[in-house]
Order: sequence, then structure tokens, then C-alpha cells
Amino acid sequence: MSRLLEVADFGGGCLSMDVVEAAQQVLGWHVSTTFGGDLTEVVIVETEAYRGADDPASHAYRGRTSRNAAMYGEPGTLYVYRSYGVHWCANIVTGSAGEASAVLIRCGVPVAGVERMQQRRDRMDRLADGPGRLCAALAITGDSDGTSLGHGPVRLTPKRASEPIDIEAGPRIGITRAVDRPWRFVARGIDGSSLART
DNA sequence: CACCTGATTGCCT
DNA sequence: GGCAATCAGGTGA
Repeated sequence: MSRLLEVADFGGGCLSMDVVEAAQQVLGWHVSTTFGGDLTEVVIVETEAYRGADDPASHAYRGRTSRNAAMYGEPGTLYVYRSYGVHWCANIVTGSAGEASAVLIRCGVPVAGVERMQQRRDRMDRLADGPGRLCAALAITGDSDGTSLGHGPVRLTPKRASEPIDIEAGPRIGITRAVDRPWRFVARGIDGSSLART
């Protein structure tokens, strides 16, 4: 081994499993960026699963377009899209290449570079509480769409301790199709994911 | 080509 | 709680 790997093997292939399972597995993992030389990092505490062609709420439900092309890449690929023409949202591609399943990162707790994130957000709190806010705090934009979370500008790190996390499941937010699927997952007890959602 | 709809957020009344 | 910002894709004429 130890040759340059094409695909990052996150925690023993966790990202290759079903997206609904992977969305729970990545709770507690870290996402970091070093744009401008400043390290900023959060712990993932809330996710949503979007399952490729099977899922009416997925961007990939109606097939490949220029926007969702990154979803069809290898597991561990970063998919970034613009939401409502205003914000950026970051996803972790899972499953197998071509499956187009991805985990939306909805909320993170800042653990490094808090000051830098406060500058980027122009506020002191609620720095990464929401998919658009999280990308703003980490300075993730469409420029990083399609890059590898293993060796790209945006890095994903499996959690070290495998202590069980108390996971609460519920319906996904902001969608109108397949609203009955309880594919939103919140890690309780890590703190920071407790703010009201209207 | 025109119109509608979002995997959202923050500011306004 | 209401609603504007802002644009790519989906849909249908």
C-alpha cells in the first residue's frame, strides 16, 4: 500500500455504505479548510441523506446535469451547490461512483479557527448552524465542487474515538417531495445543534 | 423563450 | 411571522 490512492479510504470505507447509514456514520467527523492559510474546522452534528435516483428529493433524481455532476463521482467527493441563488451547501458523496448519493452537512460545531469564522460570518455565534452558514464559516464555495475530501482544499476527517453517539432521526428540512423519509440525523449531546428551526 | 421552484438565510414589519 | 435576494434547472408553450 502507501502508494497515492485515487480514492480516500475514510475510516475503512464508511462512505461506501448506503447513504442513510453513512449520514449517521459521519456525525462526529471533522470538516476543515485552510483557505487563505487560516485553518478553520467544525465537527459535523447534523446531516441529511439524499439517495440518488431512488430519492425524489435528491438533485440526482432527474439524472445528471452540469450542476449535480459531482454527485456521480467517487465516494468522498465534495458536492457543492448554490441554494436559492444565494448560499452554498456542501455534501459528501457516498455509495459507489455513479450512484449519485450524498450526505448534506447541515450543522457543525466550530473547533478550530473560531476567530476567522467569526470574521467571515461577521457575528460571534451561530457560525455553522445551517448548511449555508457552515459553508460561509469554512469559506466553502462552488470552486471546490467535485474535489476530493481526502486531499482537496476541503478535508474530511473520521472521528478518532468510536464512542457511540446519541442520534436523533427526523424528516428532512426544506423539501417538498419524499417528506415522509426520516433521513435527517442530529447528534445529540455534542452541543451547538440545539437552536430553533422555523 | 417565459415562468416557476427551490436541500436558505437574514432583515423587516 | 413575512418576505426579498438571486440564479440554475425543470417544465411547458
